[in-house]
Amino acid sequence: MATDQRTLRSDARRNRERIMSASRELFARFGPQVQMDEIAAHAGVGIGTVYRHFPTKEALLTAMVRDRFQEFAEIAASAEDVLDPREALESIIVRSAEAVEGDAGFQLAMMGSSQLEWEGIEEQKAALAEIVTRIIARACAAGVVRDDFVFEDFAMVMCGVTSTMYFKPAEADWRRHVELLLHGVCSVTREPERQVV
Amino acid sequence: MATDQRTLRSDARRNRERIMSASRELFARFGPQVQMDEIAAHAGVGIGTVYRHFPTKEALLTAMVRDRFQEFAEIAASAEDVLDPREALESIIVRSAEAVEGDAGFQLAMMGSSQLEWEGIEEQKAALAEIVTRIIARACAAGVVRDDFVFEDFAMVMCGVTSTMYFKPAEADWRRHVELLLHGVCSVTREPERQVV
DNA sequence: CACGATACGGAGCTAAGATTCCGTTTGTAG
DNA sequence: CTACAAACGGAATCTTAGCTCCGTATCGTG
Repeated sequence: MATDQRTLRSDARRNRERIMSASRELFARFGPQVQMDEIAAHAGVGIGTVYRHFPTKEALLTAMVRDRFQEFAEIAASAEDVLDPREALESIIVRSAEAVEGDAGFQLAMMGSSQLEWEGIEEQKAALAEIVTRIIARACAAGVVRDDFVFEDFAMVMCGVTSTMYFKPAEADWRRHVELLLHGVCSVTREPERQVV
Repeated sequence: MATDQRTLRSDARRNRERIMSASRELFARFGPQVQMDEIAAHAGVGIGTVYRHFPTKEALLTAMVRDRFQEFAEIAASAEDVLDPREALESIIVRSAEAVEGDAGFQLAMMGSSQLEWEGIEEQKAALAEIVTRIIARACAAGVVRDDFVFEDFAMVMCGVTSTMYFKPAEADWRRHVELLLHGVCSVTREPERQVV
């Protein structure tokens, strides 16, 4: 970000690593409202040092989210390898959710992903959209999913599932949410104990 | 809240009304992050006056949410009049969502309703739970809903649908979200254009 | 080893927003 | 019509959290 990684002085590189690791942990645990000095303390570093590496809190946040989105796109790519069209779709939903699980900061980012215009994330978002669209098309063609299901539905549904993780209404379990979503509240004719991935 | 309504001086009563109406409007439009002086200005009143009536911002917020929750419980009660068991359930979901629509402050309150321990709301929450539980039981008995559906699922699902309103991922429509939830992403066998309420 | 460049630390500055304080105004009982 | 309690207004205060500044410490090259 600031300068090239390899031209960084050794102590600087080390500290940068510590800061990123500390903020990864704290953002995950408490979300974006963690304070900069908490991050600095957790990283065993002065506040000034944090600001040398990341000019603003937002920049730090952005760097974190960009990282996570990267993983996210990779997960999507690997989900495409699943042969069964229906399982591929279920898999991408469940694995995406798993990727977000336990990271409050990323949960918020996920839910608000459409309104946040974070620099450098557009790329990953587009890649993700492409892959998911492909998986959906396959599932539709195979007739295992309602034929009007589109990528926007995926985004909407992920937003909803993520909200369950973040807000935990009545100690709810997001896997249950996914299950309801896939098979419908009104589906009386449940298949014989189909397990979601 | 402060003193008995009828022992309030006439101007005080009038101002209190104005403050409540202004904050109802502003919380709905911008959510909880509206500032106290904006509310005061909108009400045509000094900040001091706002604080005479509501000791803290939180107290004001609470009063607003309590009001809305009241409406909410009433809506639930009237949904119970719907004769068809399935329609009753759909109705309560859709009408609840409609009640939240267009009120950002309430949307947030809805999503986080389980973690916020707002004084004086427990009562309405309990009433709501009772009614919804009854409606669900009826639908289950009639065999029009998966028989393991419970009140906690309702809360979870409402949280998800509300998140769609609040975060608007990809310009999503919450009615679509409800539709997916009711009939399932995997339901290929859609009924002949069943309209949600 | 020495010295300049690079990086560090953290006290203190600043802005934003909630809340208080108190002199002034207004309603109303007598 | 008075008098005084009840209300009002809004400048001033307090608090929190992001961010800057600059004297000090550390790296790494010659």
